[in-house]
Amino acid sequence: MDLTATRDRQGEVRANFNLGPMQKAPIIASDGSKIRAVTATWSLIPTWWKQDLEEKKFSTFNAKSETITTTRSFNGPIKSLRCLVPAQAYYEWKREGKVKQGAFAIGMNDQSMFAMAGIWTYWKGTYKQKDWEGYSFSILTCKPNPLTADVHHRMPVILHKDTYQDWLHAPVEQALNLASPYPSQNMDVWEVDGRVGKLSENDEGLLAPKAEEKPDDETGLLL
DNA sequence: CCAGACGTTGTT
DNA sequence: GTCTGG
DNA sequence: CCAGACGTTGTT
DNA sequence: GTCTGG
Repeated sequence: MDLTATRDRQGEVRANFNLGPMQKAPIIASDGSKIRAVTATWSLIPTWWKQDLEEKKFSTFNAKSETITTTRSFNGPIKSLRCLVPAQAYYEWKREGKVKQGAFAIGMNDQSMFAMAGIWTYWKGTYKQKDWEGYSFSILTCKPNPLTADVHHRMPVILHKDTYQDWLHAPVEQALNLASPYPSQNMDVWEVDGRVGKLSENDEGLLAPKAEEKPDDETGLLL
């Protein structure tokens, strides 16, 4: 990400191959003027939330870019609490109706890191009766590009490097102009092992292309 | 006005 | 905190 | 979204 | 089958 560390954070940030909602990830957050890298929980907690976190039943891990300025959970943070969510890939499940057709990883065709557009809050309260405080975030979504549309009818908003500053600092209207499908020609989709469906599975093999089923005569087994 | 919800994905 | 529904 | 639980009485 | 947790 071409970031320069301002403090020694060695050991605090490491690769995560299977992040799910309510888990923590590093983000680059702007408060409208200054930015900082922080660890944040994936699922934005509205600052006005007063009950125990366990009572929050509605989903806030994604935010539709088309309606973000008018939804009550997001219309505050979108004004000036925007962030970058770094990743090498994201996963989607493909399905035809109710029939599952496998898990896919989606990323850049050169496997480089990219940044998804997000919003964040800082919240203090309780989770399961115990004190809880920290940062949280949502990832914006938009219509898919032709490549990813084959797998899923939404995709995360991915930002071009030359738009990072505008996403973090520009007025809302200008920032939201950046919420469009990232070009197909820069991206790649590949099938991966269904293990990604279990958050307990977390190793670099999850990102590898799924091994093809071999015909019996190539397995090397004596039948 | 007050009370109650506050969301996405995908599914029907 | 702010919007929607009644 | 997927994975995993889904319950009560009474006990520690 | 449907809800909850992650």
